[in-house]
Amino acid sequence: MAQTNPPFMSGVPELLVLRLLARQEMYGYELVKAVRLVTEEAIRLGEGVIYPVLHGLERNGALRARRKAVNGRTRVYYTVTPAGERRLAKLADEWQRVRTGIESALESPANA
Amino acid sequence: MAQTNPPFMSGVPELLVLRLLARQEMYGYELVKAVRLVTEEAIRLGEGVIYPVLHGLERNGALRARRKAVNGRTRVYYTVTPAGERRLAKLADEWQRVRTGIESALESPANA
DNA sequence: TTGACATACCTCGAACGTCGAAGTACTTTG
DNA sequence: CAAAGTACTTCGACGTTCGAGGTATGTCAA
Repeated sequence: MAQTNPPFMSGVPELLVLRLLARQEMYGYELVKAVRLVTEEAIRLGEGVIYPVLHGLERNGALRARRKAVNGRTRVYYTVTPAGERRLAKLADEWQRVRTGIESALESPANA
Repeated sequence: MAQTNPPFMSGVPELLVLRLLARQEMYGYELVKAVRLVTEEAIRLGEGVIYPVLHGLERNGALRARRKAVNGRTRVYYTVTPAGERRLAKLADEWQRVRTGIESALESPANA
């Protein structure tokens, strides 16, 4: 039943994670909730999406991770590196490009 | 080299094809160019994208095809069925939802 | 104590749609 | 004649999202 290729979602997790982490250091579980909040419940990403994205971004140097113990519980906090900022800028640009293109296509001559 | 999973593109071909065909009957090759035009060059979909989408939409009843000979050359014209219109409405809604969510996420507190 | 629930991390396989390339064939243009 | 445009088709690669399932600890109430 898993609707695996939901429309308009490709690239979105990466964009949101980078954007949120650019604002402030956060850990995975926190990001899951932050995404819901910041998108006004429009977009909800499960842990099965967030963690892999985090690991991928760390692997290619866009994020730096540091473990911190809080209440005897371990959290992995992530921060955006300079490379990550460049990646974010590129993704945000790309998003605007696509978004604008689609808006143009949808708006034009109202009809059927 | 094929950058296969470009960000923000999932669902876009289907949305654009349905939207353009809802305006007027068209054939595949024509759609390839129409997409470029209507998105102001922001989005360009190759034939390898358009044709499979067309076939898929026809198979599940969103489009109706009819062959027409023009200048001794065969064109396959597509029109949107009622089911296709429903599909289009749903996709457009989905697009707005995601779009709004992302806008909210990007706008919020300017920073780093 | 026990149970339930939240926190926090991780991994897996499935699904599937996009993409460029390559191929066919006919027509128009130079 | 060759090259470029028209028109349709198919293919494999890619890789990312998704839900489900699994581990472990902390907290709170009964």
